[in-house]
Amino acid sequence: MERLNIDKVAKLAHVSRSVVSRGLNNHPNVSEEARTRVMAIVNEYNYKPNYVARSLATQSTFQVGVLTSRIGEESLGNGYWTLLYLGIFEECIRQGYYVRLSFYSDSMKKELHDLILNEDHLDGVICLNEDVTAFTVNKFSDRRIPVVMVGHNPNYPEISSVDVDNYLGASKAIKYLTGLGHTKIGGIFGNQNVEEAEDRKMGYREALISAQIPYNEKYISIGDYSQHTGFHAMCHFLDDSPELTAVFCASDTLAMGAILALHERGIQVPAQFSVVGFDGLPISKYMIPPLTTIEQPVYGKGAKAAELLVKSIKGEVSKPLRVNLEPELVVRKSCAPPAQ
Amino acid sequence: MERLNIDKVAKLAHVSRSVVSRGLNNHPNVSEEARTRVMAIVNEYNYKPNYVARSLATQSTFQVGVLTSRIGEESLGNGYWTLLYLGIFEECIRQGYYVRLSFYSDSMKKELHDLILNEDHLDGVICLNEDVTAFTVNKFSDRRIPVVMVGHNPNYPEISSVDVDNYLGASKAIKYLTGLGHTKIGGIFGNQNVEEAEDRKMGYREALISAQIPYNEKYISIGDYSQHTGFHAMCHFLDDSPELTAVFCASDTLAMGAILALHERGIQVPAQFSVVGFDGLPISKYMIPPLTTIEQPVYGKGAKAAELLVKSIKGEVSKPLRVNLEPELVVRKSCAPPAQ
DNA sequence: TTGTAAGCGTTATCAC
DNA sequence: GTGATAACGCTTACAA
Repeated sequence: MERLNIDKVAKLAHVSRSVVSRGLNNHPNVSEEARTRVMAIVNEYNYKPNYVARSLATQSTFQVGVLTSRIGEESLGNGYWTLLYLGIFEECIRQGYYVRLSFYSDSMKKELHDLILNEDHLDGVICLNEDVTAFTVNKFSDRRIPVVMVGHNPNYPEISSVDVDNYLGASKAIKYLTGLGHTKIGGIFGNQNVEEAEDRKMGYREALISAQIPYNEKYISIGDYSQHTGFHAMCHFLDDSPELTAVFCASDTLAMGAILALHERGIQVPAQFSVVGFDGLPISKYMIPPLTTIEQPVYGKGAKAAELLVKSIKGEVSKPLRVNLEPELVVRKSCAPPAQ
Repeated sequence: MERLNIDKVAKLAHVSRSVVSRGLNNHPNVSEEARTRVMAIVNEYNYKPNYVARSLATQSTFQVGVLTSRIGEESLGNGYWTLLYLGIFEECIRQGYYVRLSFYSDSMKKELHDLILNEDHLDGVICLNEDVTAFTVNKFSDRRIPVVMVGHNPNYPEISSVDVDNYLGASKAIKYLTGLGHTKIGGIFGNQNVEEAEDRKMGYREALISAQIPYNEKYISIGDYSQHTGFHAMCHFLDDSPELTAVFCASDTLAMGAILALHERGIQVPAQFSVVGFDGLPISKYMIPPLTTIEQPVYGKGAKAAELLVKSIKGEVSKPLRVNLEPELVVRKSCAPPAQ
């Protein structure tokens, strides 16, 4: 079955190509009779308009780009990105948009700038992290191509963004721990240049204070979100602050590393030490012990970002939106009251 | 800086659009002088040809599709897919191709068929798993759009494919275990309808036999690759075959589940029971205990598949290729000689 | 309501 | 070696 084009369909339906086009695009000015005739042919021959030609004519491609930086394999492989992308992808498809996922790395800077950024066939872009936001905003937003960020960024107040309520999530974690009776609670956080990490830290701090527990700089550690960092931060705590009985990790991967450190020192979780994570990654359920964590709606974040982007593309968003999704505490087996 | 087109460049360089086009596409028939003049303008104004228009004219889009099925969140989130995609993505970008990643699910069947499959703007497709191969091959291969599979599939001898040598990987695992002195070794495998799983099982079996250890159907379990399955398979072994001292899991996620089951029964790994995985996922390093596993070059599989696809698109592949990559044993801390 | 014709920005053919 | 000109397959004024 060779591919037919709009003219062939027009001929078969005994109308002009404009009628076919209007019929397909639900334009008003087409008689009921003509429409049925066209649709009959369209269905019979399973005609699908050529998107490329349509793109050229309409100057819009129905493609959105998803940009993220190519961070270490461990971070990429933790399951978070897949779920986030899945949320974006499925929402986009529902709305009739294709999606292209690109990883930005220094080693491929040139190719990426040529291919990803200088192109004119993206109707919108979603930035998955801080690292890619700057140049994305420059390149796209200036060209009036809508951009949406996953994760708020105060430097770009004109860009819509979606995130989980990080402050609330951290508070929930600390409240749970203090409720269990812990008073010496460490905190392992991600990079503070990002609003997300800052919020998680604030949530930790305020929750401590409102539980009448003094906030102690010595009990916090700041780095990235990797298992590696969690491992070493935990080792430091064990050496320098042996009075700690629990730790809040600002990511599940951080928690994985921390638990491994505890394990290697022969410290039982949760009997001797409690750990709570953040993210609720699929694997957290299978950690040893299964991790008590703050679950964020990762898929939902992606879907919401996509929804916002499509609305922006369609011009339905007048001013930048800032949406916050709610995190939930998921209690599993990594916490217990402090040992006597 | 408003976007310019080929005609404006032509005017600025005092040549015709054809010369500009030829210059940009490295065609022979263009004088050195004209070429330099064109390139000067191109660089000065940072002109990039419009891909959409080019696609329409050349009937090729420089986009490839990556298709996979939307399996459970746990499987998606294990890190394997991200790495595989990364390999594909980076190789494609290097070759000048964009890539679109699509997840196929029943719930979005209609949208996906309309958008993903019936389209005419994909120069090639990579199938990431069995589930999507059948209709992909029908839709694309019949239209002379090249398809490459990750994972061999005997049903499609005409399609090129890339995989790790699964047979070899499994043998390496078993050899290591028998070398440690184990003779009662369980095996937890994925779905046998797939060549990959079959090969891993054969590798297990043959390695056992060549170590003079009888192969026992009772010691194997077949399901999917999830942690959940690993957990339950291990529980069964513990109940029905308490003589087992080690288990080979055909994926790291299976191993995660198995170790959790062991942990819940109070059985120490590796002191009382040894476990080896397969895949070498980034997280396997941080499991408790860190997992001894057969590491496969996941990124490399993706990159190789992309390479094959691009070659096929360019017509440089005459007959279907079947490439096998080599897996390596990575020794960590989940194995020890059997307890006396 | 319908059809004609002019784009959209390229590449490719074919005279010159 | 160069430059008109005709595709590519669609949308969209504008006329009818």
